[in-house]
Amino acid sequence: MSKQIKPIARLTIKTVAADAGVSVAAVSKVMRNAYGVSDALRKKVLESIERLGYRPSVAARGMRGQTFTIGMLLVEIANPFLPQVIDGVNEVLADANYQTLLGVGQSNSRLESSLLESMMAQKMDGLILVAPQLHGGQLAKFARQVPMVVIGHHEPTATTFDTVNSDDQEGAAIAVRALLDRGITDIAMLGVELDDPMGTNVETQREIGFRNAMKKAGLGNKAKTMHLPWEAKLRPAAIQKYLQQRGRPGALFCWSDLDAVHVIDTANRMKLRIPEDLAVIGYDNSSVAELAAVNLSSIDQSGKRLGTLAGERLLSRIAGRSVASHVLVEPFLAIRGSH
Amino acid sequence: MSKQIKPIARLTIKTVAADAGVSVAAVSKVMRNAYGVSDALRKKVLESIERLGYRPSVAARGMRGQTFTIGMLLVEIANPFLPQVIDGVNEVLADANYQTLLGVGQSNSRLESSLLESMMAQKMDGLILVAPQLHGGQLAKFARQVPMVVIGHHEPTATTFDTVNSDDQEGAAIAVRALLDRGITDIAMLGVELDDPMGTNVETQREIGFRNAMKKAGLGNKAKTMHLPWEAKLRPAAIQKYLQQRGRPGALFCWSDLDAVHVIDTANRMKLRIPEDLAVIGYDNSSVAELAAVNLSSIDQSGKRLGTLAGERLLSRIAGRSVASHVLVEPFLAIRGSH
DNA sequence: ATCTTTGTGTATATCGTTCTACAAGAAAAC
DNA sequence: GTTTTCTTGTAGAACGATATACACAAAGAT
Repeated sequence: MSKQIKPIARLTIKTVAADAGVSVAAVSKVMRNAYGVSDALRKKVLESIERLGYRPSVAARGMRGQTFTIGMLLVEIANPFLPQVIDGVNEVLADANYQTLLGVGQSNSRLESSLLESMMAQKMDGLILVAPQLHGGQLAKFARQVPMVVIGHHEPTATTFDTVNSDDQEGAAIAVRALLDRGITDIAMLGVELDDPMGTNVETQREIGFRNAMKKAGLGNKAKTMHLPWEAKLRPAAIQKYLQQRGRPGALFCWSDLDAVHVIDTANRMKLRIPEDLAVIGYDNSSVAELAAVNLSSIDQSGKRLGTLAGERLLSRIAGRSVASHVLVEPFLAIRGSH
Repeated sequence: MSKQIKPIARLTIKTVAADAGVSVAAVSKVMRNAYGVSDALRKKVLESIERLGYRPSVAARGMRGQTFTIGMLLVEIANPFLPQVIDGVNEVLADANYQTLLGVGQSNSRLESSLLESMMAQKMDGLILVAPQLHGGQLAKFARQVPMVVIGHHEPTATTFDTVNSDDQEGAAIAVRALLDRGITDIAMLGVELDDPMGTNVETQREIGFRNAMKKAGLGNKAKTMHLPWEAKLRPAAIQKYLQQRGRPGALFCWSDLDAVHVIDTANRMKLRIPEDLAVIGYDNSSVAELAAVNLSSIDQSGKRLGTLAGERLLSRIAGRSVASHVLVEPFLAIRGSH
């Protein structure tokens, strides 16, 4: 009786070695650009690899060496400024022959932890986190085990990982100054409720920047912040309720375009004139802001640049750097008709 | 002299075995819920796992068995209906203890191939692709090596992989009928240029549906389609040029909300009244469509449902099913003010 | 001539799991 | 009482790479 199960000859480093007529070690050396390979041998091996279409098993690689894969953890996927960041990261890492795989945390710190552990279990060579919910201590724990860079998390004292951020305090200050320049002084901020008591997240930084800028203009007592519910679905209703209140401010600085768009939307329905009755400045300069019907002035935090900076830092960390680096990128105002 | 390098005692299955006072094989059995473990032993092992905080190495697992990781390949990340799909997939897979990792193809078939190969090299247990650029033959090649489900790719004859789709032809027909009901007969479609000559992609399906529905209404000769450039950045300008032409139709069925929004935007700037001067129906029912200033009627393709269906199919494929399954989900019209 | 050094290639232990094959004792069948 | 079956556990060979240690030859130094 013949064999029942056809053993599909798998394409491994052994196959290549046999095909090229050299040892397994030789092929491995070529793959890793390791020292001690003659040009003749390298050529033979590369030809075999090409001809057979060989790709090393990342799983096997992970057991001893590098996987040339990095993991990127996103808060949630709907956020409009993430595509730019991802773009920036990929640009840098693709050049270095790294693959990027994404995990989506869905604004849930337990899920985030689980994804990070999974990424480490895959022996990814490094991690980039974007605006994680996890706290500093937990981040540090992960960072001790794998090279890590965090975007959108303000913790300049962190020693085990790098941070790359937009200067969110300055962004808020720019918005306040732009509104003051229009002669508006009753400016409020639209933020979001957070359980995190620390100032590491971008929203809190923007609040701090807002308050300081108002104080500087002698309007410290007017610097009120409205905190929208965390749950995204509840926010439009909360915005509507807020705008219908008496004592509505003359200008709103919104921590995110996602909410600013709803502010404009609600104002339109209420027949408020923008910017005469209500001036609005958002944050992220996302694509909706450009629409004629929205026409939202917004703080741009150069997402792509944040991405490339993070990518570069991750590479240098993988290469061995262990002293932490913390960068701030200057934001700027994209001027449109809402202020 | 003492040891220079502290050998950080790694937490492996061996550690757990030693801690629990059993064999490595026993721990492995518990991890896999394999047959032949007494309750007493299982309890001991689980306690050790818990106490030590053990997590198996996915890399090592990948060398022999399952990795409990699945890969999801996205066309590009900015597409507004992807979050729902991802949500649906995750819901199903998380329950089965699978992790989902994403790759972003950036509408580039070479990058797609590279990502898929990388995912397979990681020994992922299965793949879900969303609207891939790759052609049927190439998809089949991958599908022969790993369980695979494709969303947004019409190929009901494929035997090696499953497909999950919205009925895009019917979606287009619904849009046409809705416009006819308003008494509009000069309806054009706004599509996009494609190099793919085959009818596998959703855009082409929507064109077919559009043409058939028009024919059915006796308007076959009026069923014109305008193809926007593939490059997203060039589209707004092309839309503007198209709308400024003489002979502009009375209604536009847009293959994607992304473009429909720009149509409305441009129409607003041109002081056209919607829907009186120009009726518009989009596709995807994305969140921008809801905004008062946009107020776009749009075909909803139940992204989340597509995701759960795909997840379920992938699981059953991983479990051993080899006969292909092809599903169509009925779309519906989200009625707003643009038609 | 002999000893080093340098360049090039190979043999093989190792990484952390899975899983087959088997051992040993208990229970059931005869 | 012997054989058979079942249950529970263990030993150890894979899996496919990496990387250390070494072998061998040719070149250079003495």
